[in-house]
Amino acid sequence: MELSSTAYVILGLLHKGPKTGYEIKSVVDHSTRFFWAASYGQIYPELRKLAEAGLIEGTSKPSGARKRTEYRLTASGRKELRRWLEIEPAVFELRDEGLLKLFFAGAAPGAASKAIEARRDHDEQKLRQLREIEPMAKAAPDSFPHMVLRYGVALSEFSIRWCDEALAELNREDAA
Amino acid sequence: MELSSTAYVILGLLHKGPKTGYEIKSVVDHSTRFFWAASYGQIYPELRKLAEAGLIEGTSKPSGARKRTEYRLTASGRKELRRWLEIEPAVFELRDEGLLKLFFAGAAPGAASKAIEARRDHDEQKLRQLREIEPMAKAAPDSFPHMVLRYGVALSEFSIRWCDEALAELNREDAA
DNA sequence: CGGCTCATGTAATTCGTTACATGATTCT
DNA sequence: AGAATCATGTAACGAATTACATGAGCCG
Repeated sequence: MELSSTAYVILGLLHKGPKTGYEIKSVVDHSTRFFWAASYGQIYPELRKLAEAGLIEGTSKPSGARKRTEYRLTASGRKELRRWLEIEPAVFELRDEGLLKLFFAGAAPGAASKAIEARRDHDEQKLRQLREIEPMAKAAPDSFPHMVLRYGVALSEFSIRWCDEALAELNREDAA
Repeated sequence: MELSSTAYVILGLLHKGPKTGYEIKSVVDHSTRFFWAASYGQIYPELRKLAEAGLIEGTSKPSGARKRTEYRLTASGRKELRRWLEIEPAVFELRDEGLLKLFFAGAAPGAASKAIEARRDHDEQKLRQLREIEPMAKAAPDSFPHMVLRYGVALSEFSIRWCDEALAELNREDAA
């Protein structure tokens, strides 16, 4: 039984406590989405599948008349999460339109600096978002989310520096 | 008419000279795949679509009895490539199972160092591959592919350093 | 002659996003 | 009262991978 990585995102988040599909989505949007996003269109069907497979269990916890299902890990779900954590990570995918445009920038004047500036903006925005959630991550008892966040921060800072250097290089060439 | 980014990979590569689908695939595998991969399952159908749209043109250039179709950019294809290069890059997606495992590493002892070591291995392998193709990129008249490659090299080096620091930090914590 | 590279394609499947639909609760 | 948030879900679509099928040419 090989599950999708998104299924393990769910198992991983439920390991920290029971949640509804809605809560899972909002936690993802404030944490893993920087390196693994997930939408409702994945989460709800996946919750059903995982429940059918006995890895999680849903209990109805309505708030007033509004129906609400809270899921929690079962023993075999916890075991499956641990098994997955122990094996080698396989998926590493990047799709970066900015680098693509820089790669082909020879075909249009001005495209290079535009692509680099856009990347710089993107990195700075990401850095701001990461810094915003950092206090929360820092305060948590589990230190690993904060470690991942620090990786993201350092990477963004590195990328911003690189863009600045690349832009300076382009300007030198233009002057020559 | 909004094309997929993969379509622009094709237009961009054909800008540097006519190619067959097979050649496009092999150039992608030696260059853009680090930030934008493409498979035959995308390339051949896309070539047909682009030809129907009049952005590229295929001519039969058999080698012996083996059929072979070489595609080249049309005037409107070149124009469309330039248009795309001028607009803001939109797609930036990362799917990194290693960071995911590090994020959830609190649930399994040993998972953290395993995830970081795996990432380090991955980065070093990528670095080797990039260094292998660097001489070719450096020699090319178009300097932008080499610029992108240097970004990849610097990023990999940064990531390796980060992994080393993170592993040292984990060891300090274990000792404490 | 056998294996590798050149060359083209398709079918099935997976993965994921976007947009929509619906309705209750809480806050201002 | 109206807006924002909580909550659950589905349908349509798009993007991309994998696996398969087929066959010619080239090198040792």
